[in-house]
Amino acid sequence: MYFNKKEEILDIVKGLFSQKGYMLSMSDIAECVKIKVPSLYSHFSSKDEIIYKVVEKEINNYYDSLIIFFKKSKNEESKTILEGYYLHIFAYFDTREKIKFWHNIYLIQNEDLRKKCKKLIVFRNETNLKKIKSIFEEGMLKGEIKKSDKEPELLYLAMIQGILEGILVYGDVSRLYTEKIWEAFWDGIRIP
Amino acid sequence: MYFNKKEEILDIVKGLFSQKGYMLSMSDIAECVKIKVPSLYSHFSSKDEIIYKVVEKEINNYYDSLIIFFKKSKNEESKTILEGYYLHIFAYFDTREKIKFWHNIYLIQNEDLRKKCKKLIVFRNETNLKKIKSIFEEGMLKGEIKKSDKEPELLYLAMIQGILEGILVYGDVSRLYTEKIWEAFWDGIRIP
DNA sequence: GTCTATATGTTGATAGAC
DNA sequence: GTCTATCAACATATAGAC
Repeated sequence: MYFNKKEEILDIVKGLFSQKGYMLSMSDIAECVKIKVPSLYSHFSSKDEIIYKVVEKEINNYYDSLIIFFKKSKNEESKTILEGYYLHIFAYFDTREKIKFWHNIYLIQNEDLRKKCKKLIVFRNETNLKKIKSIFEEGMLKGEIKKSDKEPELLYLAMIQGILEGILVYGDVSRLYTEKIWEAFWDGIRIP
Repeated sequence: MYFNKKEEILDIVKGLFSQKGYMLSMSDIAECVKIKVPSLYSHFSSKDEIIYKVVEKEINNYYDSLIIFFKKSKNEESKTILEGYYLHIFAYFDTREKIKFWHNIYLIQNEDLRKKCKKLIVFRNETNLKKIKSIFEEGMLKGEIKKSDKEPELLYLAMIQGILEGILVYGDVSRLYTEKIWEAFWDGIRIP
């Protein structure tokens, strides 16, 4: 099932971190992996090291998926790309657990570790924000999106964040709900 | 400064819960209140009881402030109410700490307590959602908002949630940023 | 690499003196 | 109401045998 024990531990901690955040214990891990606590220290030097590796892997996995998405939809219309990106995000965050994983990063009680993790996110997010902005700009230039000085890309990104937050708070939201919000957004920026 | 010790403890725990969430310890509290841990048990029977009382107080405080806002802006134009509500929320959540407080409610590691707290929120939020919806409906009827079958109130609420999330993740956001998003939103629903 | 045994610290909570 | 003393349970981590 797993290539090695280290990989197995990281995969199990991914699930535990989603549920318990930074407060997951070494005994939680040991129990799930079915070894004793001291054996964990043969693979990693500390709890913080394990958590950092897990977080790093997930962050890279997520942003890599966004890069792949943008490559695939290179020559599509603005509407198709924006709606596709929107759907891609909700396909990625398909369970409340996955959203909790990201929230738990921001709430890591160890300040040094939290800052280290956030740094990774901020770094990888930069490219992504530029890409989104360029899609809106191109859309306006090509006459696919209503020309405006109002920076609708900020609204677009806040909207996505807000829906993810809603899933965290209220559990899964319906496909109908996300469709309705998308339509309301598109209705505001399309050419009348 | 405080009417009694109980009130003082609750006020201090409010700050601690924002920072540490459910993992705040009785010794954290005792240290801040400047009494010893066992003395806390003269005022409350458990840690969970203290946290629940603090959360309950904050939830009621927040939703009461919304009710007062709606009463004050009863006969205003739709745009004024919606922008006012939007600004009211960011005035309430004026620090990252306050947003963390609410996030920490959703991430309470004790499931029973978390559900009890969430129940309070869901209950008080119901009225609020109805109110927001009615403002959009009235706005459309009075010809102040573009008629549409797209439920822009869902976008409006997601937008607000998303901005709050942004403050949590990136620290405070600028007034200019929230203004721009509001303008992008309003630009999408106003009468052309 | 895995284990037993252990070190050292912290937690929530209680008993009982004052 | 506050304290000292104490508890069992849990935490992260290490030493050293196999």
